[in-house]
Amino acid sequence: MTQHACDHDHSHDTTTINVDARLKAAEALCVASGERLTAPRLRTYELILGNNGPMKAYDVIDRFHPEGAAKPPTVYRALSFLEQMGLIHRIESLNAFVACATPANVDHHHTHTAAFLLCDCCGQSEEIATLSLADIEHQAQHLGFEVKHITVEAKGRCKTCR
Amino acid sequence: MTQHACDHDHSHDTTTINVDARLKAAEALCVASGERLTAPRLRTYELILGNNGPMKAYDVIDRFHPEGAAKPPTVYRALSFLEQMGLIHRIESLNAFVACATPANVDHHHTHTAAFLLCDCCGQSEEIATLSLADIEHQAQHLGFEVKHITVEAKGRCKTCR
DNA sequence: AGTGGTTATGTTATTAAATAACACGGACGT
DNA sequence: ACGTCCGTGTTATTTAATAACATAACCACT
Ligand SMILES: [Zn+2]
Ligand SMILES: [Zn+2]
Ligand SMILES: [Zn+2]
Ligand SMILES: [Zn+2]
Repeated sequence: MTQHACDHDHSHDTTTINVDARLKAAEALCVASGERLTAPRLRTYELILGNNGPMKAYDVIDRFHPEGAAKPPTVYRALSFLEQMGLIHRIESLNAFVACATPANVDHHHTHTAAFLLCDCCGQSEEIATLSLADIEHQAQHLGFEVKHITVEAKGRCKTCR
Repeated sequence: MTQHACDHDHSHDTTTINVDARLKAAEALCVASGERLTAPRLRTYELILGNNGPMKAYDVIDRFHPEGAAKPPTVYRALSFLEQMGLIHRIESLNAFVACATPANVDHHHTHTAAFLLCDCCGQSEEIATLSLADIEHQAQHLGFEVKHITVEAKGRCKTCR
């Protein structure tokens, strides 16, 4: 994130995620799924978890190494992997990625459809449950359309930015 | 569109829009709104209306002039305008644009939230009504989030591509 | 008609985002 | 050890979008 189309207080722009716990859980999930949480994948997830809000791929690229940047394919591959594992979500309308609020885990491997409230102003995102997408599914079924993935993104202003 | 990750029949990839009627209606809408449907805007809308499915900005750019390509800002500005007028929708997950199925008109100026069923295979899109977004609005309200725009995109396979 | 404000376009250049293609290397089962 | 699969490293290219600034058209008012 980091946009600030305003001058007001943004002290609410802080999320508290237990990064270490998330990384451990991710490791366990991968092992259980027969996948490998390799170094670039781990590093990418770590950066996204530590970032305050949705993170651009090129921000990951820039901060990948302490010294210099990573090569784009390294990061894009990791992002694809993490998304497929249900650990992060891609925000289509922002070209950005954010850690899932309720990530897949050992007991619960699934990649779920998420909805986001995305603040225009501070860039903060809130992941909410997607209700009634059954309606979309229903219409799709009527049309013979097989739904694989639904993107729901609500853009606007968050409480403190209004 | 035009992707064809398959070899089967795509004769369903044809839409029938009365382009002239749409252009006339758009002209009337703009007049009524105190806006101007200028040449680049008209041309851009015409191309999108004539295209079979969501169209990339750079495809508009390439086909803008009979001779050569247009300059990107020319087209991007027109696209923004058309979107704001409720004549086209941007498909975030495809970086593409499609004519609205039920565009704003003289009687009914609004830009509505749309949902799309996007076929992975043939690239065709179907615009459907978005039901129950009230749920999202409701959750947002609870969080004090002011929703300005909701993106809903369902990706998968259409009837004939399954 | 002239004038000034506003809106839209033309143009050049740059930035941002994502992928193609291919070589290399490590993990793993046999 | 061998071959296969999967993931990575690397180079280059493609695709998407915007910044910045100059010019021109439109409009309202004099
Ligand atoms: Zn999630
Ligand atoms: Zn905010
Ligand atoms: Zn529409
Ligand atoms: Zn199809």
